[in-house]
Amino acid sequence: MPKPRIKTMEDLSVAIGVSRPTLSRFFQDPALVKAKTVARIEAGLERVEYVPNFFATRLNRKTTGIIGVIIPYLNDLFFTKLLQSVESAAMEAGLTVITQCSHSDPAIEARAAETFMSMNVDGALVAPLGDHSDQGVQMRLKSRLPFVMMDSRPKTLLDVDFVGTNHAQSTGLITEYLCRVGPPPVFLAMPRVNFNALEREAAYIAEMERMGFEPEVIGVEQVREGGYFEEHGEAVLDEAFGQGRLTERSILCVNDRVAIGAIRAAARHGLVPGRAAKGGLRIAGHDDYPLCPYLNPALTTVAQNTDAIGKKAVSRILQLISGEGGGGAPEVTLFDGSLRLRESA
Amino acid sequence: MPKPRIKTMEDLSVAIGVSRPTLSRFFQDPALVKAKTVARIEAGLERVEYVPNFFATRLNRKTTGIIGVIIPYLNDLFFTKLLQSVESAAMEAGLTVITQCSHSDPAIEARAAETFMSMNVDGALVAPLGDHSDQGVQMRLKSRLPFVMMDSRPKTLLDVDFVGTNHAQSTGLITEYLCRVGPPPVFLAMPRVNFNALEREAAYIAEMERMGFEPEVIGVEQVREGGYFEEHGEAVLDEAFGQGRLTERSILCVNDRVAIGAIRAAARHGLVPGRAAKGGLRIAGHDDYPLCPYLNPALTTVAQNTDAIGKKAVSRILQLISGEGGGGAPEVTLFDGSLRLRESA
DNA sequence: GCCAAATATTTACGCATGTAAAAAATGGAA
DNA sequence: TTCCATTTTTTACATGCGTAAATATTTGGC
Repeated sequence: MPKPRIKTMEDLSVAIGVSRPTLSRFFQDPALVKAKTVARIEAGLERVEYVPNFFATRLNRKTTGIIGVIIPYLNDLFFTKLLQSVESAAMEAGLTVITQCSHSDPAIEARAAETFMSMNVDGALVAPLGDHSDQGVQMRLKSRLPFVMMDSRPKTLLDVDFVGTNHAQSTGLITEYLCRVGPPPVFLAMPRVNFNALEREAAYIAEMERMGFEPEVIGVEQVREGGYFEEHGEAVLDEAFGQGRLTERSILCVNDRVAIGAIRAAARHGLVPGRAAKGGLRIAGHDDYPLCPYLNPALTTVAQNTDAIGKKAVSRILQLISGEGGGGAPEVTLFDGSLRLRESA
Repeated sequence: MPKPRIKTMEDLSVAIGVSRPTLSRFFQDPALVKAKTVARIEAGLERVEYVPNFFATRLNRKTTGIIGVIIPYLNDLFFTKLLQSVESAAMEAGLTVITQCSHSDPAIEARAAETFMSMNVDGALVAPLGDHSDQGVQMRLKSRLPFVMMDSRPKTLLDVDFVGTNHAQSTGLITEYLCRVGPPPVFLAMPRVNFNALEREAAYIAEMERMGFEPEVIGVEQVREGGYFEEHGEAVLDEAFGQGRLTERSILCVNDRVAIGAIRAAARHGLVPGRAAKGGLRIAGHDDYPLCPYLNPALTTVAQNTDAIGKKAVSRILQLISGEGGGGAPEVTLFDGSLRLRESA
């Protein structure tokens, strides 16, 4: 026996004998209504089916209670982890989050931004594409509403609230570690279009020079096909190993997905990277991709504190929304990475 | 020099000298307006900044152009692949998709369903939690709007439009393959709460019996902690290998994430599963998780046709929305799996 | 340059709810 | 019982746009 369906608050008002403005206040926050009336409304709601119209409620409020989140990829467990952290923090704060994935496409990213603006979201959290992303879009978002970037940001857009990882620290940390326990590492980079990749490369070089070693960067010229990091890592090292190069080196990969490809290349050449292996191949990554412990060998890496990044991004956007932090300069929060020593290096 | 910001269509109308109803039609579909007028409007839009209010436009349309999608996990590349397929198909059809992740929580799933109903979405696509998911929620959605389930469905909810994989075929296929090239496999299952896992287990048993072998299922009693399939696979096999069991068997894992854990357990015990290894350990999975080719050894598995599933789910929901397919019985579409022979089996 | 057809504007109302102000009802204390 | 304070109801208007009907304008063909 399905409950009778009621479409408007007006109809609900006559159905349960409570005035519409009171119902309106009830649905916004039951605490705004006397306990006895709340009980009466809830009893009525037991007998009929009604949900307030999402659009109508948001149309005329000063605040929509929505934050928009844009992430660049979906097929990357790093971003899904970050998204989970953001979503749980937002849910705790009572916000509705609308997530849009830009699928590596600046046009889709721009469209998502338009959507957010047309929805009057209270704020936007964006993890940009990280390379050729359309900065004009981000500028527009920033100028129109509370705006926080996550994970990476263009060097040309530094006056923005940002939450991410301190790559100088994190990459320095693992570079130092690799130097300490074996031969100084080469850096398996990416074609130079990704901001984070560039920051890590620079951090690697700086740390190597600080320790008096000669930095060596590989993998920047190859063209990335299909957007798969693993493919890039495997291709670069497959070629090197095939020529007998790098087989007894330490290799620091720009991120774990590249490292997964690197480990695969090693295996195909009969090489077993490992810190236990004296004088042999070592492979390390960056990010602490969730599958790292299950690789063979398990991948040594630096963990990004995705949970802290997500939480902080939400708390910062809440601050900006409330107007408390908007007056001063943009706030940049960088979390340190932490070593995850496993088997591969 | 930022463009002047215009908030309402009314204001835009006076600003660029075109009547509001004409503007309304323009924003719904420029083809509804004469080319010359379109040009005039677009020229005006160059000079001011305006985006139609998302809520106001949706409030009063007969169709919102939105479809709601619910997926159970975000940290699983299978679902993100499916979601990508759905999103691209929906985008092609000009739909806005709102995605909600239930994070393994029936309460969140229910809340997402409420949200969709309150948004008057044109239709809902849901990949249910797969086990203790609240079926009442799904019944309500189904009774209120075009509704298609993806990936898995409760045995008690069979009169629903569904798009997924033919697990009898897919699991039968790899079971048959494993029997053909080596010792008949044991089935590394899950605690018996997941519909797809159960279907695969049943398909394995059926195929084994058809071929005259004794089915053997392991891993059903262990408690799954933290929701990580990999952990489950590793734990079950770590125990078995530690006792010297199963080290020369074929092991068919209920899915690739479990297989990843299984391969890891093998490695920790110095075992190298492989089809090349005569008489030795073999490990196979199910789904064709994107990382399969990069594992060591590369994982032999059955691919689910996620792309076809996503596309079909969208086309079916469009059919239901247009009212063409609603009269008859629910449509169930099952796509075959296809073998991905790699190294591990 | 005229007429019919296509297109645009005007006018008016609807959508489901937020919100504010004034009036009425309720509840508890003296 | 009376009065004050709190809460609810009434009333009225606002939100930004969809939509339909009537009217006005433009357009193309001859």
